[in-house]
Amino acid sequence: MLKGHLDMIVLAALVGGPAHGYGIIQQIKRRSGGAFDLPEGTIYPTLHRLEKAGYLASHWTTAESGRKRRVYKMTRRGERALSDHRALWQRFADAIGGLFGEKARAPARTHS
Amino acid sequence: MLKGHLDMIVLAALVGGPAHGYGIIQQIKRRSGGAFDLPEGTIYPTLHRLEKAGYLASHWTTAESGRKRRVYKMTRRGERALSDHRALWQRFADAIGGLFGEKARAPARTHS
DNA sequence: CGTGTATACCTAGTGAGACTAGGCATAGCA
DNA sequence: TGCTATGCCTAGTCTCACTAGGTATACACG
Repeated sequence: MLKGHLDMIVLAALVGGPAHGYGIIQQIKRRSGGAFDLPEGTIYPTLHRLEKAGYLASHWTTAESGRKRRVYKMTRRGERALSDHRALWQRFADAIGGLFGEKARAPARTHS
Repeated sequence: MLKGHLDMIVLAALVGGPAHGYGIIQQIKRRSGGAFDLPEGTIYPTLHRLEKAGYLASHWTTAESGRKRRVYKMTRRGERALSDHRALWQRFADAIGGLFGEKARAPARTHS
């Protein structure tokens, strides 16, 4: 259902600051009110793709717990991409709204 | 990008009254402000699927122009499905809004 | 010490579904 | 007589989120 919106969602999750993959999943779940509970198999390939595209930069860290984590942070390009995607989303949502909002009209009058 | 939303879009286009495939395409284009210009290869299979699912009913007519048209109209089941899809869309749009930080939310036009 | 669970990362392959690319047919116009 | 717009149809493609598997460490419990 989020086909085409995933990049935007992941980028949006990084607006608050850098995070690692596993944390991003939880972040998205929390901030979406539980609506988006994305599996790892969705997130990790996406992060790799976004980094390859220059939207994200990553580096390895070791948490206090001793675990190794790959922390991602948005690049300036990523911020621009997010901005573009947001505009696209607005148009998309408005279009859906238009389909719902406009009611009552005569059936198909092709020749006007 | 409209993966998973297409059924809803087509059903919504028929709220104003019955229409034929070609007209539905134009209807959607107009009411979406030009955002959704769906190819025939997308619409026709969808209409067939929706009819098979019992959401639409169709019959052949001959327009004043002399052309043959297959006119679709929503069934009660279709109306219920549309209603469900709309609720789903609301949750989806709200979830995206939540990720954006409440600022950019999809316009929720609660048309009665 | 062994086992279970949560954390944390990765990738090859699948599957659903919108779309491409074709085909067929008729009306109206130049 | 073409050309364009209308009008319907379907087989196959392609994208991309997701499934299903794998590896590894920290911590708690017995």
